Amino acid sequence: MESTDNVTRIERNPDVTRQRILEAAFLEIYRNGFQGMRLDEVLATTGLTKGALYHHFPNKRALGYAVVDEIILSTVEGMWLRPLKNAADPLQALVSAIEQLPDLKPPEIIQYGCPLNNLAQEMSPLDEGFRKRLDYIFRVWHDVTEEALERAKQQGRIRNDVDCDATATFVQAALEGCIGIAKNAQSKERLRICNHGLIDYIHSLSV
Amino acid sequence: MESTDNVTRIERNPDVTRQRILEAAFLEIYRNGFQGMRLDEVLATTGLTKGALYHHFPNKRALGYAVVDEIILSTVEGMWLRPLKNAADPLQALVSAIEQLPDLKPPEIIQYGCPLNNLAQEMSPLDEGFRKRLDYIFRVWHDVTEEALERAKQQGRIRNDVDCDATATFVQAALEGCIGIAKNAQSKERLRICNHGLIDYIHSLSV
DNA sequence: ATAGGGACATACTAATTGGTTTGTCAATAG
DNA sequence: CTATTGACAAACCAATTAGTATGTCCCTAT
Repeated sequence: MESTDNVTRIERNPDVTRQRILEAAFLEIYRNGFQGMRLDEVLATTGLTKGALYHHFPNKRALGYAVVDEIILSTVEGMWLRPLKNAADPLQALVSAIEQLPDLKPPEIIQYGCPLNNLAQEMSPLDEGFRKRLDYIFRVWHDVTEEALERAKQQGRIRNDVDCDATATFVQAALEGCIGIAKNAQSKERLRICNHGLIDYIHSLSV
Repeated sequence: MESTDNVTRIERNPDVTRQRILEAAFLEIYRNGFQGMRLDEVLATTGLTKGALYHHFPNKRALGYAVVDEIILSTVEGMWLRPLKNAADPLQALVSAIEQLPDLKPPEIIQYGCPLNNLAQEMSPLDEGFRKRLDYIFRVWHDVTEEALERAKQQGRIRNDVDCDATATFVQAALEGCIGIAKNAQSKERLRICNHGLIDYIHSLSV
């Protein structure tokens, strides 16, 4: 029998290492923006070194892209796409998703806002690579929302003359706006009030 | 008679110099964010030097604060406060202000978004000085909007049960959200569509 | 006339930071 | 058994950048 899992096994799991870098980078970006993220800080929190980082990613920008493509996208999928996708009552699923925003497990939304929108507002005008990737996520999210509205229409829950495409865009915009306002005010209450306005709007789509 | 206005008069107008620095800094912040703004770039565009900048401002942060307090505040005043303040038809004034957004003289809104919200999203979690100053502007803007809604209510233009405070907050949020979405999509058309949703909402407040 | 200070210019510094180079060690292929 | 390569570590580098120290010029008060 060989010595497996000995004392202080040197962890040489590249996939895990890569993921750890990604998650640390995500947090840094979330808190400081992409330009504000420091690679040294990412390495400090992971306990890794430059060698590891540049082995997995060619440069800072590529790391940022990977954070978008993997971390942020999957977060949006978990929070919005999956709940809306096959909901029996899509309109209620939409409202529920909005309502539970202020009370997410870590109350970081109030402090740091929406990771997707933060990065979009910062980097879209500066880097087309970021913009395209973020735009893709916005589009996927939009399409799922539009589809949910379409189904609500077929269920007779909202008026027949509602433009689901435009409405999905506005819901998206209003939601990001609410989070932004709450973030600047540093107030969970503002997020609730603001979201309530959005829910009112959604209800105004009813017959 | 003394020699006035001679050849290549050395301009020594400190107020003008200060203003030039402020405006150049504003543009740099608008395009790159505060963290992305480089003092050297501000100096290059103004043709000034470090000596001039640090004579008028103690450090980079103070320059950023001054940009908020002077440039951004006065911009908001010109675009929102003044038009809403004494409008005979406040509801229409509000809608008009929103409608003319996509067609501002320099089409930079589509490319760079809202200077106020950009800075708020970037700096609010990082610097309390920025947050307070930006929050003040948001509050002033909110209050004027709320007041306009209140007058619209007294005119019988909107329902009596409308919560003008909450509605003003939501209008603000939705507006910033629309600009943000349009900025990421780099599409004036999206701003129009999105704004239309907001105007629909405002109309839904009618009796 | 002159002393002082406001309004800058010029040159320099220190620290940060993204990125590179070289080295090490273990697993695997041949 | 050995050569190679993947997965990192450690040390180093070059450029950027906010901030400083010093110097100059002109206007104004005395």
